[in-house]
Amino acid sequence: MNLHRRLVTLADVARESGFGESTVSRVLRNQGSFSKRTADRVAEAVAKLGYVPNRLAGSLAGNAASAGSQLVGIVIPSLANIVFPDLLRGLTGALDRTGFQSVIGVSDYDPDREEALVAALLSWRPAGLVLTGLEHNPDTVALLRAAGIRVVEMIDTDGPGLDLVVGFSNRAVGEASAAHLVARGYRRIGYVGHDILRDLRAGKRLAGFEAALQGTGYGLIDREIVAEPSSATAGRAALDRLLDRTPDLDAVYFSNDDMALGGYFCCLARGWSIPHRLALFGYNGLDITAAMPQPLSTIRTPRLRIGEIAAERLAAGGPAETIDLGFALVAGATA
Amino acid sequence: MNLHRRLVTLADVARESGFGESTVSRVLRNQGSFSKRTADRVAEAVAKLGYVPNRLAGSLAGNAASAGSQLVGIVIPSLANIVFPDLLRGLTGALDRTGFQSVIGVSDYDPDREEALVAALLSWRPAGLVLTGLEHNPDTVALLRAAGIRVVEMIDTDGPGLDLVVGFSNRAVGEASAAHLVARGYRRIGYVGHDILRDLRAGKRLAGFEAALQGTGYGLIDREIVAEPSSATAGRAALDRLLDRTPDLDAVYFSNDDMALGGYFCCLARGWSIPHRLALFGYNGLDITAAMPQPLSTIRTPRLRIGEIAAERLAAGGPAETIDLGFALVAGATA
DNA sequence: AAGTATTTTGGCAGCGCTGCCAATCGAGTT
DNA sequence: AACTCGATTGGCAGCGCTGCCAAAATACTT
Repeated sequence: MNLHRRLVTLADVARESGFGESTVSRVLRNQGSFSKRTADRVAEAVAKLGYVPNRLAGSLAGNAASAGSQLVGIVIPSLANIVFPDLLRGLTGALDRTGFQSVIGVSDYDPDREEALVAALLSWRPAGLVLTGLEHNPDTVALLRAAGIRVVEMIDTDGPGLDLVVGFSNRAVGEASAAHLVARGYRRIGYVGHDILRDLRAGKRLAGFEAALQGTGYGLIDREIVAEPSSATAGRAALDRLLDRTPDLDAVYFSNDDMALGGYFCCLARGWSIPHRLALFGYNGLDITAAMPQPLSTIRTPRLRIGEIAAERLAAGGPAETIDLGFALVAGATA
Repeated sequence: MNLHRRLVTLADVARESGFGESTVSRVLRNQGSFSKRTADRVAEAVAKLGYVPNRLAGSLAGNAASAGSQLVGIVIPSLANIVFPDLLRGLTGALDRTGFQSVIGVSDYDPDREEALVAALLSWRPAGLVLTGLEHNPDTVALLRAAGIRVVEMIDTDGPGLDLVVGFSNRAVGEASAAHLVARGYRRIGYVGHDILRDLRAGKRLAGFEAALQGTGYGLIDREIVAEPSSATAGRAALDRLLDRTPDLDAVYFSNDDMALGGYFCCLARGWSIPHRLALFGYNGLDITAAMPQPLSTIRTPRLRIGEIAAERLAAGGPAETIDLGFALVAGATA
């Protein structure tokens, strides 16, 4: 390709159209005043030369102290769990509509990587930053404060936020799940989960679950926690281990629907009837679980909506606040 | 936050450390020569002032004609299908390692949106662009050529590419799937798929499948195609309709594993034994399908690897070429 | 000690665009 | 016809950083 030829610049368009650079710039941004004829001439020149504006220069020149570029930085912990693509979908959808572009970083649930990513994203002078969860390194917070930009923390509302917070209470999710199981008469309840040291939200759900269970007088009988990320395979294997150890459970709470689906397959393979021999309860409201012969009992979370609201609030401006979007318990047929 | 105060600039660091701007710049980029003592002093000043480099300015100043910014633009058709998060995971992982940041756009399988996104991404003067598939608007191609940057087209190798192409032959996937089913003795074969008008790769797989089937003398008996995106729910409903209409099929080929999983649930709900009453064959090699009591027979695609190779080639430079990463047929227990 | 490499350093002109402000143009006023 | 006022337009100084090149400091020779 033409690595040799200089790219077309605003000055070229100005020369070609016969107007000044400022005028062309105004027309291109549809800002300030100019006549219809001018706009047409400029459009013509742009088309003829194949001009593509250079936003690097634009953002640098524009008020660099305040919201510089039309970029929004997004840091998510993972892409392996469907939750995050869903959040991204909501974010990019709403962001596109408001003319923003998304720069994305994946932290692998590592606070240090999150910090590095925040620093890297900040160097593009984004208009705002979107993070996941409320827990960050002190240095990350310092960077954020110094940058003086809007920040959204998604998913978790169980604690104080830096600026905007959009999500729901993971603790309340755990409590609601426990209440449901107890109300249905289950007493010998176990837990199958993935790495709570890394996925802090899963930890908060479990804490809420256990607390609610204690409150009713029944405790958690046994638990099986895997170190790996959540997956159906991990869920199936973990439930197998749990049942080998403690066969007389009557219900199992899973850290999420991926794990629960693995649990479902485990029961199918053992020929155990659900929910009579064993009840299953998940978390997330994955599409797949609705297609199961027996729909999974789970908690449906407003993932897409969280992304959308986060993006909209970021674009709209407004006071710092915490927005709790709640969740819905889906009774299903497995618990 | 401090929207009022000017952000710290390189000049501030220079003043604070007592060196010139060029020296500080060199130290910060670890390029050119400077003494250890200088580096320490600069690091000190950076830490003291909390300096965050402005990459907008950096990229603008750096050779703007060639690879300007350290950004790579990525356009994917969707985030709803797990394939794309997997590709993204490979891309962002490898890109991070080479110091690039990813700007992402989602086209919703719409070539016009793809074009708009390419134009928008190009305005950040990315070092390269990553697209999905080989089919683009003529204007999109023109934009790409004029930009003079590296382009990678992912997933599909069935046709000529613009520059780098990383993927596998979707047509060959279809052919291999058909060959497997025929070899196993299935003769009355149906197809359940999602929107081939939008997902062109699914169309190519189906074309390969049908061609191979014709070649053996057996044709495709019946097909059920839904207009919506693929999902387990859609797969289950579609298989139900197909079987109501043509009950005597002995095998069904699905457009992907999501659909196939829905088909599996459909059989479970009907009490049909798999693969004796009906055999199922999918595509993608989703993790979930490996956890099923009967692992799904499917094609495993190197999604992560495609993303990684794409990113690496983009970063490394090198000649235009098509890299076929192949695929693996997973025999499974459903066909 | 004088001279020649080599390493370190600083000055300054842009990169392409926008903000500011002054200049120009028309049309309406008196 | 002289004058006012709003609509258009152009000139130019940066935005913060890097590339280029010359200057300064240091090291090595003979």
